[in-house]
Amino acid sequence: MEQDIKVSVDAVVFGYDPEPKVSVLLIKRKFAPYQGEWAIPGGFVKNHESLEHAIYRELTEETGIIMDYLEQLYTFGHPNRDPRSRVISVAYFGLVRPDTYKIGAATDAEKAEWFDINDLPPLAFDHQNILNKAIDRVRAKITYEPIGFELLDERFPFSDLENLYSTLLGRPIDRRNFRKKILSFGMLDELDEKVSRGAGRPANLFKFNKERYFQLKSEGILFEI
Amino acid sequence: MEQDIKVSVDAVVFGYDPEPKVSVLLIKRKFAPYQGEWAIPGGFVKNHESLEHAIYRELTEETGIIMDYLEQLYTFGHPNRDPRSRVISVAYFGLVRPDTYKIGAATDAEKAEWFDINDLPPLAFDHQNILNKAIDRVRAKITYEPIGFELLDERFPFSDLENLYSTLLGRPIDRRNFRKKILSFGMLDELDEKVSRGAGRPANLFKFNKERYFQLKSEGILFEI
DNA sequence: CCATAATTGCGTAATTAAAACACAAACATA
DNA sequence: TATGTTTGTGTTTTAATTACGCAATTATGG
Repeated sequence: MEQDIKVSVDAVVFGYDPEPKVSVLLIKRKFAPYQGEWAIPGGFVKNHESLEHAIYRELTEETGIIMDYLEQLYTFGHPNRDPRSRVISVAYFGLVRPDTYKIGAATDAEKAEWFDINDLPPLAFDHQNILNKAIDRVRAKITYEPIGFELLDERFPFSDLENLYSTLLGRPIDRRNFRKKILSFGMLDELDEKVSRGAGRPANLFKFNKERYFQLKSEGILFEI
Repeated sequence: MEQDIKVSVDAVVFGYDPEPKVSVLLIKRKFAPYQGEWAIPGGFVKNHESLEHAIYRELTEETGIIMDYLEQLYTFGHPNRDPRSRVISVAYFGLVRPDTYKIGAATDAEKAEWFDINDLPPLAFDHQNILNKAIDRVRAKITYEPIGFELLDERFPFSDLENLYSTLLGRPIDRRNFRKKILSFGMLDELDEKVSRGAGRPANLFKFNKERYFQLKSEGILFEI
């Protein structure tokens, strides 16, 4: 018997806001099944495109957003996860910086919306499962790989990084020990630039040095919180 | 245009031998493409079976081996990874205990063979990529999840565990500190049984207590080397 | 049968990393 | 100019890791 299985890709895209809150990008489905319900963006893979190309293409079509970081998450293949037919979904998670995050939300409000991950609507298909897995992965991964920087502006004050970690990990972080720890890796460049937000001493801006990170990684020096 | 993509599953199955060496299960391909070359076992998913079911079925058919542990690894979807047509492969990695390992090798030598991961033949398709990713995953994962026990007999002496870790991590381990660390988690039951292998004081046997592990995990006590 | 080598089990000391906390500097605001 | 707020840089205390000593228990060789 001929195989009749369709392949789709879906992406859980995260954004960060220094309110602080972590958001995920959802679209409202236009067609059945689950018409009018919220879902994570995605779609079917074309015959000659890579999975990553399919994800970028669908994201652009459905939301207008370009991700700054993309990583494969897990493949969901339960035989009945789609009521129409057998569809397996290769799920990814993506991260976007605040500038992308804001522009996307402003210009494509019709197409897609950002939701606080602690205040989500019901989701279509098994998308709640996918989203839960994505959240778990991001939470775990920021502690042993420097992906958190992909959620911040290229130039950021330390307090942004600290708040991001504190929010995602769901626990308070000692500002001073956190700073020492991160700086000890030697992966951040301190810039000759400061930013002032309301009261208080202006903060120095930092930039994540990706080249240096890979060099240190190859030398066995690991990023680990 | 109709989507025409086939879905296969492949499994990198690991076994451990206290020589010490880590082995992986390969099959010799009977048909083109890559006829006569070594490959990791796998095959196409049937329309109404789950991905996991497909893997267990293919493993039984092709090698007669039943895995003691199975986990999804990654989905490989490069458009040209299969010369016949577009095929995406959902790859898994599996672990088997020494009894399964030995029986399988003895009874199905025609069908499949075990290879030392440090002495592998050339592999078909992109299977070398898959295997590399599987090795990386297992190496990393034994340090933060207790999956190493799935490569040992249910009852094992501490030296087996130590050699397994030392072999996989590729570095010497202080026997005494390793023992203290593992025992401090409280996930091992010490048995009233000893085993003697050649010279030296006989070793107590231990058993991994899975229920206790999950209980401790839910209390926030983590397995971490 | 005894000395020796090998392996296990248990302990303690030295070193390193993590956590807790004090305080001055630099700004906004009133 | 006084006050509150946030940042930057320490030090002290505590916990974890690493290094290592040594007795117990067996197999082996003479």
